[in-house]
Amino acid sequence: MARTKQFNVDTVLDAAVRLFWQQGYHATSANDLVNHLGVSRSSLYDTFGDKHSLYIKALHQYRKRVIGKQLYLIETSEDIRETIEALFAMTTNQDVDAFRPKGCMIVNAATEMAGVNAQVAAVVKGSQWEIRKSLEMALKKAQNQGQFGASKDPVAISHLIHNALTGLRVSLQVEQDATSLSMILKGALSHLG
Amino acid sequence: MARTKQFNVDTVLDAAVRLFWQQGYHATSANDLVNHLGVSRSSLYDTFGDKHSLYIKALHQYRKRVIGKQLYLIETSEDIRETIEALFAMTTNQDVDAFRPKGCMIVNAATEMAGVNAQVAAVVKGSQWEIRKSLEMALKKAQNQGQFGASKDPVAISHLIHNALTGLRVSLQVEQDATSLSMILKGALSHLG
DNA sequence: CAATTATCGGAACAATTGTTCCAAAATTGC
DNA sequence: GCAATTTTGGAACAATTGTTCCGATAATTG
Repeated sequence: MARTKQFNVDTVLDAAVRLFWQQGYHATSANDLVNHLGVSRSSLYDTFGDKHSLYIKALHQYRKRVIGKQLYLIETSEDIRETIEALFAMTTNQDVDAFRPKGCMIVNAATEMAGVNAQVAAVVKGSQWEIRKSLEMALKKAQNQGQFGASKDPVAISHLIHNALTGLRVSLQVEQDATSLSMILKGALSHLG
Repeated sequence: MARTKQFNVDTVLDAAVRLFWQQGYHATSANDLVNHLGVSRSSLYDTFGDKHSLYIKALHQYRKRVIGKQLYLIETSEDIRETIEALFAMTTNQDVDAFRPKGCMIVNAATEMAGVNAQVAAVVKGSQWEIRKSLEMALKKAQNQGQFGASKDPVAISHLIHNALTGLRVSLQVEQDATSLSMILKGALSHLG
């Protein structure tokens, strides 16, 4: 009897992700959202709540989409070095999708919002923990398989690699220097001995 | 014959730095600035121009103050390992000044503004280049003095350390885990062999 | 001391902010 | 088809945004 939703919630959320990812929270206005999401103002508020709720939902969507892809890469790793290289490539290669904003929405959220909003801080923290932990597991597995020295500490290496990737996600905003990227990748791999 | 400025421009700029550093550009309103800078609206616009000009000036002030201190540390380095440790300590230790915002204004500017504003991007890029280059020089000098192996590449190491510091400046927004910090410091030092 | 000149505080501006509300359109199950 | 029920688009809201302007104030120099 009732009318059904005329738009795909996931698709709209993806569009919101792109906007917030590119412009951040404060620089994205309600009008911006209405203009780019293809959904009316009232439907937006009815479906997602206020702007902040929509931002949080977009952050979760980003986590599901982008971080999820990275997690999959790590969890299905067979050669840890190749996986790390792929992770760096995924982070730095913007040609994959011309409309894909530079950098990382989680990193942007950390610097713009985490300091003043506990909810955002929690998502950022959780996301960072999740991916670093996954890296730690993959490293342990690789170590057990003899892919790198038994004297190395997988926990420390996971922190180093994750931190290097975070740094890259910032630098990417202003620079796309291939040689420095490869130096940083080599440096990360060097921790495996 | 003419009246002189009733406020110290540098002091006011320092207050602007603190606000923009903590809240970012968009979250800091004109009222915010008037309330915290102790200067009237008209004097602010008369002295610094519009909000964006003030932000750029605050960014330069930050560079002069905070980055300048880091540059001094690096340029007067006698023991490169100690210097790197001091750099990490300076980056992570927030107890120095309780009112000092977490993280780094340049990093925040990179993620919030550099993508959409060329002027900000230029300052960020210049600042990053300056400090990394200074690190490179100090490393070369230390290497010549035999402080670490001659087979190592100072250019690559400067990128690695700088990138690790950038990563930390993001993570600091959500976490202050001493053990992970020390792991990352150790990892950076390990590149010296 | 007084003339000069820039600073100051606050009122006022239009534009934009996030959000709400309501009549009308549209799609569903019977 | 019909009636029920939700979505929809757009008007409208108060609050805040960045910025300008002006009369009054205050400090400087000759």
